[in-house]
Amino acid sequence: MAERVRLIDVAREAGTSVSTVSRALNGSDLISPEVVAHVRAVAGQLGYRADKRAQEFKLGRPLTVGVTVPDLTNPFFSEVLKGLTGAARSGGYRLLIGESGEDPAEELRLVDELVDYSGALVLFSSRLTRQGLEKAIAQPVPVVSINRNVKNAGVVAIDYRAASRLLLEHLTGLGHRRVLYVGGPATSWSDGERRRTLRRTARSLDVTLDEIDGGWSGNHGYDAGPTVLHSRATAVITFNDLVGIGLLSWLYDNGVEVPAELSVASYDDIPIASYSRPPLTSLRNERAKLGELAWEQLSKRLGGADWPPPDLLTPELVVRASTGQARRRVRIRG
Amino acid sequence: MAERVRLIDVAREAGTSVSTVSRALNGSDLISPEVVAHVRAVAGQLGYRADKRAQEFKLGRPLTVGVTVPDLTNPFFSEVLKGLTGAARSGGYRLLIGESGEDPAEELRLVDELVDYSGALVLFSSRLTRQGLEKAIAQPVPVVSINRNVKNAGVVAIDYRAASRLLLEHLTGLGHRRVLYVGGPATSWSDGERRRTLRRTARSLDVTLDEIDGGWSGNHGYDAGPTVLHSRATAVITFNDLVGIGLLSWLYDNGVEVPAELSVASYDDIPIASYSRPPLTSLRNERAKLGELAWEQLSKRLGGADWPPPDLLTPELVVRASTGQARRRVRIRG
DNA sequence: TCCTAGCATGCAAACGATTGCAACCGATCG
DNA sequence: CGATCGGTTGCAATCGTTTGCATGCTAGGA
Repeated sequence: MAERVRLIDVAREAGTSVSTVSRALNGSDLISPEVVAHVRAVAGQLGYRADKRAQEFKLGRPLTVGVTVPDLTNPFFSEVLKGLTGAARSGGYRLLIGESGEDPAEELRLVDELVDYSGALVLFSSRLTRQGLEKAIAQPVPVVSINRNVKNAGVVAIDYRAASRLLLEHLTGLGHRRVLYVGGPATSWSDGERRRTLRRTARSLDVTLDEIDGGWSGNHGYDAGPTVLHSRATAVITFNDLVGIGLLSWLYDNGVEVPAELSVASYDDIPIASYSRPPLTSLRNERAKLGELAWEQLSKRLGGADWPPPDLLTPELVVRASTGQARRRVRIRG
Repeated sequence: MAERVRLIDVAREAGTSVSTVSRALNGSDLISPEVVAHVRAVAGQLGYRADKRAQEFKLGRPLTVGVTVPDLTNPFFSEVLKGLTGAARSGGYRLLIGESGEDPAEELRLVDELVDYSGALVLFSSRLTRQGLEKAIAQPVPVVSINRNVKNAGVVAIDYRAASRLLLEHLTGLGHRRVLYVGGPATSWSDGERRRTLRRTARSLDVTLDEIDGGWSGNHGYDAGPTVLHSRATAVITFNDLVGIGLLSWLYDNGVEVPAELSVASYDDIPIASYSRPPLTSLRNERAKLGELAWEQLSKRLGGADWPPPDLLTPELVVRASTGQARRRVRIRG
């Protein structure tokens, strides 16, 4: 808890002016090498650290990117965040992260707060209403939207069309003709995309697709168990791995064999997915890459360019033991 | 992306001086109510938002708390973060979060960076060496350490003594006399504490305690499988739930019945723990509370007081199906 | 020797907000 | 009727840094 050393202290100690010190430290070229060396030495000795607040204030542009995330607990989000952090840092920016707890109102509040501190905003799987989202986009800073399509903003997303096709083709390959989708939060754009692309692909593959509402957590998956069991589907696709794992747990508790009686597959492939019982077939995507692309879009835009076209990331299906040959008919009990 | 409205713009529009506007907006009492109302109205209409950088710069104190976390992916961390965020926000502070990826060198870098932007630091389960940690504590801002004991800083931690006792008493109650601990990262202070308190309690309960090294992720648990199998223990305690789940997965893959042949229990009780196969017996702690306590310590300190004594949080054992009666002898195979 | 070019340095303004202090107002009191 | 006082308001300094511009110095050419 020592006293703060300021530029003027370094200047005094080095016997020069503050401008000289500033220039020496910032590597200006109109200053003699000896002075630079001397000033640097003195600054180091005094333990000088520029006051970032003053610096950014003077420079006028905030080197901070505000990020909203629905749920930090979900590894999907935190891994994308990892990629984003790294990329932003190498661009000299840092991240201010806010978690909305899957609540649109809270997300709006967050945006409102973050915009005060940030030179750019990244909305991650935004749960905002269309209206709320447009209001957010209208902020006086550039906005990138991850996993949600929107105009006048940068967009980076998973290619759900390809994703859904991979999933369904895998299942039809195993003989499944009737598939149930356990959905995510109603506020989730990507849930809408999953449904839309699943429906479309199901039609083209001549698969019957049923849908029920679910949520985003293990609990939601567990609670969906009874409904799943009573459906006539031979395979289930869940909104994400957490839901899938919850569902597997219910199925196990209730004696339903996976995949003998029912196949389960999911989106995201979070690390824990390979440790569920049985391990979950899921769609892997390069999550860190997603974050990096978001930064790329942002930095182009900050550089003055227009928004590039949306980046779409194609996932890859990781087949594990939770999917298998379709039974002729699902056993109904309870 | 509109133009920024500044204080002076509001002043001009309202026909007063900037000082008046500033005071009106900040609720100073030496200003007439009508002027306040008028200025507020004008400001609202113009969409004025104070430049936080300028504001904080002028005020001199950064309203930011820098936080380092080993791994955002781990729900344990993200939930504590939730509590911390909420508490800090109600105190007018916001969080700058950095993830070290379990790497001490990276953590040191982070601390170095965060301190430039923050009025306080929270080190979460710091993986720093003692020396590194002391260097971090010596920063010109107050530091709170979560889950790691250290002098001249605020400390909030889980009561591992109580935790280890709960675990071992549960196991001895089931007849286990030989327990294996699968450890965490060598850099983790809390791993050290778990070992220390387990040893001590094991001695007092007349339990034989073996230890092996592990890590912090599901992979580490899975990889520990063979060693676990060949040990003579009838029960295993893992560093955390992720390790526990990984281990359960290996045991399943290799036909070891849990808990019939081997019991597994763990620390942390993250949400997914109840969905492992079998559900994991684990130690629940009020994670959000941990974050709130950290903020409480910090705000006291920021208020000028000395550091309060460490806060210790007592966990609660959640017994699930992964622990059961001890077998007379573990089957050895492979 | 003097002038000039060119490099190195310092002075001072600026970023946008807050705040101590002075100035001003009308009203009250002596 | 003038001084005083309480209550409002504006002026100007200030936070720490960057940077345009002026200035001083040195060296080289005429």
